[in-house]
Amino acid sequence: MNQDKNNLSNLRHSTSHLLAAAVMELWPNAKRAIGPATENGFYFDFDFGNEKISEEDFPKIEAKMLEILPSWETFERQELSAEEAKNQYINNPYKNELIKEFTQNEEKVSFYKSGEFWDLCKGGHCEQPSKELKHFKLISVAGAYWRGNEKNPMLTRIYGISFKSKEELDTHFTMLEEAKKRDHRKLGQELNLFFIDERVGKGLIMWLPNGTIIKDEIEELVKKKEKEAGYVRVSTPHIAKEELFTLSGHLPYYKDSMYPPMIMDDGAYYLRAMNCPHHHTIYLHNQKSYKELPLRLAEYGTCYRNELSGTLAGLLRVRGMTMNDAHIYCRKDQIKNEFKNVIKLTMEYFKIFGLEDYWFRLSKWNQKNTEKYIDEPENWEYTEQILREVLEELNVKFVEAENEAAFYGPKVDVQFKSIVGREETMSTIQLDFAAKKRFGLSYIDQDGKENNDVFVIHRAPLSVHERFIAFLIEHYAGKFPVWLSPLQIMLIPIADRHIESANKIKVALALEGIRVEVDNRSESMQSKIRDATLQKVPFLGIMGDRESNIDNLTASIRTRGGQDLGQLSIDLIIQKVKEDIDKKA
RNA sequence: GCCGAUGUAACUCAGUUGGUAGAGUAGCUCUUUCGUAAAGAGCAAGUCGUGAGUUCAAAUCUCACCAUCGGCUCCA
Repeated sequence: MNQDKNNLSNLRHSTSHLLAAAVMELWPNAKRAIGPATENGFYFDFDFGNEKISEEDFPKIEAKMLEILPSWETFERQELSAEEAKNQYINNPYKNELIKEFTQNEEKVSFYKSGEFWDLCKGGHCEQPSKELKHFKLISVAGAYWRGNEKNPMLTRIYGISFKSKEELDTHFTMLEEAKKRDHRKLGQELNLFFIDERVGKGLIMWLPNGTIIKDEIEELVKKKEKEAGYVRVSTPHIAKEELFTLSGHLPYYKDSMYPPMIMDDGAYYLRAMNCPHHHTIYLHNQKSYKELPLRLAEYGTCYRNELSGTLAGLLRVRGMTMNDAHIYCRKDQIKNEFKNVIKLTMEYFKIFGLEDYWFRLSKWNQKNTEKYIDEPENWEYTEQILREVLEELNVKFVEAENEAAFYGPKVDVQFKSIVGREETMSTIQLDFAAKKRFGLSYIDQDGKENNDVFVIHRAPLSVHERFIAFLIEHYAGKFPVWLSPLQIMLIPIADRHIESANKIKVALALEGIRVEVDNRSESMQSKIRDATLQKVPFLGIMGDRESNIDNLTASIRTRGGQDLGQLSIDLIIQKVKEDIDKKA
């Protein structure tokens, strides 16, 4: 398995050499940077100077690649001294930078040559390029900063994919097509869940009635679960004065990602980008006793962040968001248990939604990055260890990542892979040892003394509504389980004379809290079935003469999958639908 | 924000070398009243993303801006 992975990676990396060779023949003045394999393919970065490259150039480049390929029988390794290496790249600052770095510890650097093309490279290629590299395709062109730093010049990155056989290449494209059908933006429109309007603003979601039902159902679930878990709910405004965010310390760190202030006669107000300062203020409202800890304040808090316009994407990345937020205030000795319970709750939620393919990430600080992180090494070390222990004790899959923490403490992120393979952070559980000092959080301990050692856990197991629902849409491919379905059953009268009976059943079901409609358009029954199925309504109730017996009203029930459940009485319909709602299946 | 692409009716899309727009679906009206995935006819619907410019004439050419999509950086 691992061997396979390496082979594929070698193949892709080799294809990136071929791409570079073709580009260098077509644009001799281009400067090469780097060209690694990625999870699904490869890319190569170039500096084309003033020349513009677009996807229109791909056929030309691909043709050149195929033209060069037969002359590539092997990858031949050669070692050059720094001096010799630099001579290969006159006027190429990128390669020279790399050579300088590589030769700090080593005398020589390695080059790989195939055909007439050679390039600085540490290796990892296929054996017989001319035979193996045939099945590739260039995918897209993108800008990418040199070494991933936005202060560096932007290079032109060409992405491609490469497989061992034509079949695998085709399969890959089929998979992408399938993913497109599930895209939450497409389904969001087809199922009338939400939209974004230019006049409202980009990244600001307008939830339609159908989408709001899903949102509300999730919120109900969360309120119930968190009440059981000892949370209390609070409700706070979406804006606050500058003083609050100065006190919290967010302003210097987050100013760029906050909407600019509104200047009022009594000071500057900001739309909040996070809920914690408000919650901390609630904590401070009156003196706390040790008996009140842990205190768990929960709120579906709405925040606004001025995210870079180029990063916005449907529901996945927005500017106005509502989080399944809560803050837990606890003593140092309570951290572990509280953290553990939050992770358990998170896993319980995911189980309900049938989400299984996720993993945890222990996001740690980096002691060298003093600009980003508060300077309390002891707390960092201590808390990171606690979080690690929790993850180990729960025996869950997790990785550790340097330099991913929040400025105030380490966190555990829940990572997911989106339908197109992009890794996304779903939930986050963060430990905060900065708030106590900033806000002067404290409690009165058993001895009647004030204790300032209050730790805060920020947690949003279901992330923000917007992002979470995007995941659900794609996860279910729009076929929501009954409890989340905007419409749970559509009654379909065959002819107009059956509308009255259908309305009677509708009233009976609605009284039981079931979301039900009657399709009373003068369309054919077939057409109504088709429309309701396309809207992915879980149950359809067909009503004709057979079902409209005044003394014993029934409907013939059919699922969106086409399964026939037979002619059911009102009671049986209610029973069946409610059963599925309760199962949350 | 940066790199590249895209923007025509509510939706999906046509629109040749510049001569001011068309289809299907949805909507509305009428006809049809039907047994498990599309009945028929008619009507209405567009400042061709927005604003400038070139031209006798711009959906089409130029520029700027706005929005969307794929990446980069960032991030829930």
